[in-house]
Amino acid sequence: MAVTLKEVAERAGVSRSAVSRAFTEGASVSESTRRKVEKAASEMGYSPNVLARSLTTRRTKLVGLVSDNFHNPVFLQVFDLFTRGLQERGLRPLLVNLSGATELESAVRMLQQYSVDGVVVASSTLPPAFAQAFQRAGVPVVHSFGRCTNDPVAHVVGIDNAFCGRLAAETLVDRGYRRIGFMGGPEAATSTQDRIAGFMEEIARHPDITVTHSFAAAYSFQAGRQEMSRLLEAGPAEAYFCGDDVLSIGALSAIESAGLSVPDDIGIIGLNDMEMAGWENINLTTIHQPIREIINSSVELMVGMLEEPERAPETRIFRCRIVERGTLRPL
Amino acid sequence: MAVTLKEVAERAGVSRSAVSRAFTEGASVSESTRRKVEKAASEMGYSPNVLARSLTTRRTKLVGLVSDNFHNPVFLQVFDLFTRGLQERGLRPLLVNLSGATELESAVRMLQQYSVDGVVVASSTLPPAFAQAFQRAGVPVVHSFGRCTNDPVAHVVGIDNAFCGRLAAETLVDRGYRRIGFMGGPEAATSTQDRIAGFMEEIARHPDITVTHSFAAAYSFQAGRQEMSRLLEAGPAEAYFCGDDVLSIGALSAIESAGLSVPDDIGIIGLNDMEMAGWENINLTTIHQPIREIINSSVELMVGMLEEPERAPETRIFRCRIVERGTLRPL
DNA sequence: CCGTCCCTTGCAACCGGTTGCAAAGTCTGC
DNA sequence: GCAGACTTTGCAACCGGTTGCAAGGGACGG
Repeated sequence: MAVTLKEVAERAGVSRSAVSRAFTEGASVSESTRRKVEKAASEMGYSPNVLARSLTTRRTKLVGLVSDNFHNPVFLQVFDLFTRGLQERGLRPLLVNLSGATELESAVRMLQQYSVDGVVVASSTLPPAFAQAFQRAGVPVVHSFGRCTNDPVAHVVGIDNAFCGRLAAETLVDRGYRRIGFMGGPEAATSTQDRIAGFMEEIARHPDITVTHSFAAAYSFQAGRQEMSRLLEAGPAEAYFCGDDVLSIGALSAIESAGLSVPDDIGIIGLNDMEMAGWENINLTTIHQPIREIINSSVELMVGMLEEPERAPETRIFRCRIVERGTLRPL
Repeated sequence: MAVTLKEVAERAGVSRSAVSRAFTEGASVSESTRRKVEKAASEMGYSPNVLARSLTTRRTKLVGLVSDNFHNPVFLQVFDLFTRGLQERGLRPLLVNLSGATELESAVRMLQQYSVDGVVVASSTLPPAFAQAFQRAGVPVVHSFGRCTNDPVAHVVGIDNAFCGRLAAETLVDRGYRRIGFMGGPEAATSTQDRIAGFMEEIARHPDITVTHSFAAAYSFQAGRQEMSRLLEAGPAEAYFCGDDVLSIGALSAIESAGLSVPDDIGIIGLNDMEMAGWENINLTTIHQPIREIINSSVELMVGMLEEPERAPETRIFRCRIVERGTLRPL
């Protein structure tokens, strides 16, 4: 079994406290004791049990990383950046997959049982209630990719989805498209709602434009392909704003299969600028969501809350921009 | 702060042990005490602290999930399946990202400090030494997608990479390709080494076939694209076995950009059968790696080791098969 | 009515650490 | 050589649980 403090203490010929202090930054230990302890510890291969320590320090350095999106490739990047960001600051991500039937209550309870120091909710589809449940439970929480409001209840880091909707609409109008469609992600997602709201608001300023909308069942390739196939049969618009890149790629696939071409027959603009959007055989025009910045900022906010738990909830919104590639006709 | 056992005990008017027993499966408690405790607990919103409990039970239900591949989209599926599989069995994945500079020693130490019950190494590029280090530290370990040997030191679940190499070679030869290439992933990866070994072994049985080989820098789209671009300039073979689907897709992109067509000018066969390979605009002929089975089996093996730690190391190999799509010419 | 047996309960020690406090030790300056 | 100040050290209690053990209590048979 693992070596314990007590054994090291015996070997070094000092008290247990002395060993504990030798491993605590800034504790009062003489140089000679520290050396004795370090020698014994390294000979025995000792390293302190973080969990036992957490009992008194009330710090586990565990951070819940909860998400419900394990099908959209952007989230691999999201996990990569989060795990690295947290690791670099000595925090450990406890991954929680909410894709299944797991409900809010039990997830909150489980993370409490593990005394996580904080929780990052990484999802654009989970409702704000989710983050708030952690908040109520007294756990510091940051909702990344969540709905941004002017009066935040919990910390939120993300983008202005309504702005993105307007930006997409404006872009399509400027390119001279007159019959325009919005093809969203899951209808219940706040991101979808905000995007369509912004989109429609901007379109409304152009009375000559006709607009239709519909929703894909999930943020996934197949959902996008299926929805676009349906639209093609029903008679498509000239261009679509798709709620997400992976949906867009599904849509592109459907269009291609139908023997139509992009952007000549139909224009597509996505959202996210995932790595794949830049692949030369996809080459998707899209709205760039600054994922790296959102995540770094989320991690920073989390660290901040651990230091200062009573910090007032904050909304951090990052700017999005169009990335011009090959799926919309030029200006 | 969180409610503790002691507080519940006071409220219920029983001893701390009684409360503890009420929350322990199969402990000796009368029905009436149990009810009193449950009432008090639910009124106070109590749930036991898993970490404190683990101190005496020596079970944290924490499982380290370590990987170094956060760029290959298959791994999103891998994480999805692992997290769900572990969650369903009451285990919690502690995610460790080894992509950065983190080295073996510190990863092992860190997971020991958190007293994880076991470790899953999910990687086809990490060397066997990695899993062995955990083993030596007395932590149950399963290496998923690892190198399969007949004399396993630690549990390994995966595929027979040499067989896949032979299968790919045989397939290419059968289709009548005569100048054949192997384009592997990172040269140091055991999966690459085994695949090329099998591939060359099979080719050697056909003296009329000429073969070349090279390696991409990583299992990524850009690495595949770049390597294929280089090959195209140098004068390509008639068909390539690419070490992985995402590499294949990169290669396809390079071929397309060069104005060549697949499978007419160049044939490509990949490995993995990731979701994307089936997307209609990619339509990659590939070797199917049964990811779901590998992961379920890994989880099952992990659970088995937790119940019976001294279990002898086992190798579990799953069969791969060709998935015929559109990037090789027909038989 | 008493002795047995079995179920239930609380006490107290323990898991592997941390930390307040007071005693012991070291170093000054005079 | 000694008072005083500061540093180092060990004791013991605590963090939030679990568990072996012995004592208490009820049911049952004789």
